[in-house]
Amino acid sequence: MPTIKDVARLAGVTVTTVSRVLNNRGYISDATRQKVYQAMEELNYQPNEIARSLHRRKSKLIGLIIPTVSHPFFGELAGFIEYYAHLIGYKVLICNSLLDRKKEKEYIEMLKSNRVDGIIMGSHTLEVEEYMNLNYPIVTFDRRISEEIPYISSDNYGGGKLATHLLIQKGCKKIAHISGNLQLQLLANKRSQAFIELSKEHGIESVIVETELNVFDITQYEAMIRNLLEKHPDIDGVFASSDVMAAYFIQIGYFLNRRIPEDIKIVGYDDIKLASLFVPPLTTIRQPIEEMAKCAVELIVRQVNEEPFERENVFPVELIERLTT
Amino acid sequence: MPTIKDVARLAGVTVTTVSRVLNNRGYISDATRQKVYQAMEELNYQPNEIARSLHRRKSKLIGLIIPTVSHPFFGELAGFIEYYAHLIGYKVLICNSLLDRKKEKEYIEMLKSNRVDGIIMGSHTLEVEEYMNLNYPIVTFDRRISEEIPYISSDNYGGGKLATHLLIQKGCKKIAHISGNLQLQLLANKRSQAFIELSKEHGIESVIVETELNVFDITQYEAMIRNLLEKHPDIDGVFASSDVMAAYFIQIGYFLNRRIPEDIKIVGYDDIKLASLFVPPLTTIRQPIEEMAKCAVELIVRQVNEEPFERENVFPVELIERLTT
DNA sequence: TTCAATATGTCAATCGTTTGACATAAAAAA
DNA sequence: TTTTTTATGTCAAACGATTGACATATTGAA
Repeated sequence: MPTIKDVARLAGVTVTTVSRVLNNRGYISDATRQKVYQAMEELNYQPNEIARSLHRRKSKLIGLIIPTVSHPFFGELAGFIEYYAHLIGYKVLICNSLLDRKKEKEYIEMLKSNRVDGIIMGSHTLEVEEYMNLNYPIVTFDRRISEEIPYISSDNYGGGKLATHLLIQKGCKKIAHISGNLQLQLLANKRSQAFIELSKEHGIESVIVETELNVFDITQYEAMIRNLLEKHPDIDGVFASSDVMAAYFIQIGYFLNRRIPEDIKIVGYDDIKLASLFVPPLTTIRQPIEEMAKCAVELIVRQVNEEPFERENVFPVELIERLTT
Repeated sequence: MPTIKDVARLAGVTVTTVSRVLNNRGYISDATRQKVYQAMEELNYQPNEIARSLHRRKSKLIGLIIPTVSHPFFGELAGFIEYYAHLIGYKVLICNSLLDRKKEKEYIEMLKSNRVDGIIMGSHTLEVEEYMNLNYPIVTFDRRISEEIPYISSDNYGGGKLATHLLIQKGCKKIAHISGNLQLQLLANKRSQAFIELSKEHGIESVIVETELNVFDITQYEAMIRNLLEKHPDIDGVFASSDVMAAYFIQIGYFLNRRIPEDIKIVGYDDIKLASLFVPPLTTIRQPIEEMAKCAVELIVRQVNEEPFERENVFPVELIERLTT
């Protein structure tokens, strides 16, 4: 690979001059500028970003830790994050923690070693303190960690309310909520909270089941749901904490010959792209994934540039009513 | 951030010694090793991987260019690629080209500038020559570019045959195939080829529609499919070139009151995780995504290490018969 | 006692770029 | 003609590590 020296030699100038045209500083005549460009062209020269990073102590890299990019919600989130990062010259390193505490830690160390400019955390199993002394531009999804670290979330409570309210309003008599693991202390837990409060308030019978800790694997959903429907065959409304869970529910309902929405109504959460393609199309609570992704990138950049930023970034959700309710 | 010098100072040794314990070379007594470790601990020292990369001229970085990580197939692929890369100490930079020729090129330049050790290309719009003089460890998905560049694909022809054969065998009289854009010269085109050949061979009426060039956006699918069904209302079998397309078909069928599989049978391609959750669960051609991802990482590493590797890596597919046929 | 093995240090170059300080020369403006 | 401005060059340090060559000191074994 050619270096700046090769370019200088070929163009008949010094590396200082090449650097000057490369970085647009100082005086440069058009003639030499052209000579330099031509030499770069000829050699197919690409400035070594590693050397640059080393020197300027900025890598233009953002680390993204999520459970897994193969989950539709996180896939979409990652897609938008990369999109907005790329717009402003940042690259993104993906890390799939699989909600494994050890991997999460490993990834954080790795990202620090690689001197990423900031870390976007969409996966949370670690103790709060471990983040605290991270001393790094960070933004978290769905988790409040300390007074300083900014976080992004959807209006979980509002979403939970919208979903639960819809079920009640549609005449459900006994409703269930399937949530992620509640020990994880995520802000998503507020969805459950809203569910509980609202059903109590309306005197509606309700049950909650949650997924196991550390199990992101999707296979357990099925057993969980079948179990739920066996124990409570009279459930006629379900609020699932993600569209993927809702998909399981729809399917199991189909196999169990429960008509949707006639026998059981279902509301999901996220509004992943495929939600509208389910049969029947899924009623769900839409998180503004794109806006949240954009915000995450912005929060990192603001911290890098030492600009002021909001600590609380709660995005409004929207009820997307389709045909499962 | 502390440097190796700070560690040396605190441990009361020279940087050479610290480097020696860091890299396990030369003689080191247990005592000093401990002193050094302790100093690293105390300072919360993380060796600067950027400096290391610069020195060893290896970044331990793999670039991954795909249309978008938010597409389930590529999301799953990316997930596995990151998984296997991480196992052997590689990191992955994701690039979502959105099948945009300009972005694709930009990303390649960017990845080269960042001196990634290799590039995995799952997005192809560029001219072949542009890759040829890339002179870089590369592996492509679903495209044969030159004599030297290794590629990975599923047995597209076999898959197309399996799908088409199934439809015919199930008694379909007029079958359709929805494919990606055929101008892209992907090996995936062999699916269409198999479809055409087999339907001709069996004397079955058939139609093919393909998506537009450069449009990865999913929204066009719907119009396309509705259009197809309007023009050919007597279609009773469909082979979709991806599970996402199949999902559209299932849904539109649902809205048009065509029963699946009674009125129309559908076969997808990929076997994304959600395919089994469709209603009815989708019959599809399974690509061994995980194995393909693993293979991609391996091919990069082998090229980096100058070990021998296979140029052709065609993976067997499998018919997963569920309930849409 | 002597030699080899072990343990550490010193020094400096290298990876590829940026940048500041300074010098010099040509072109343009006064 | 003199002074500025513009254009380039020279030199060297810095970013944070690794590494080779060599020196020296302490052990332990023969």
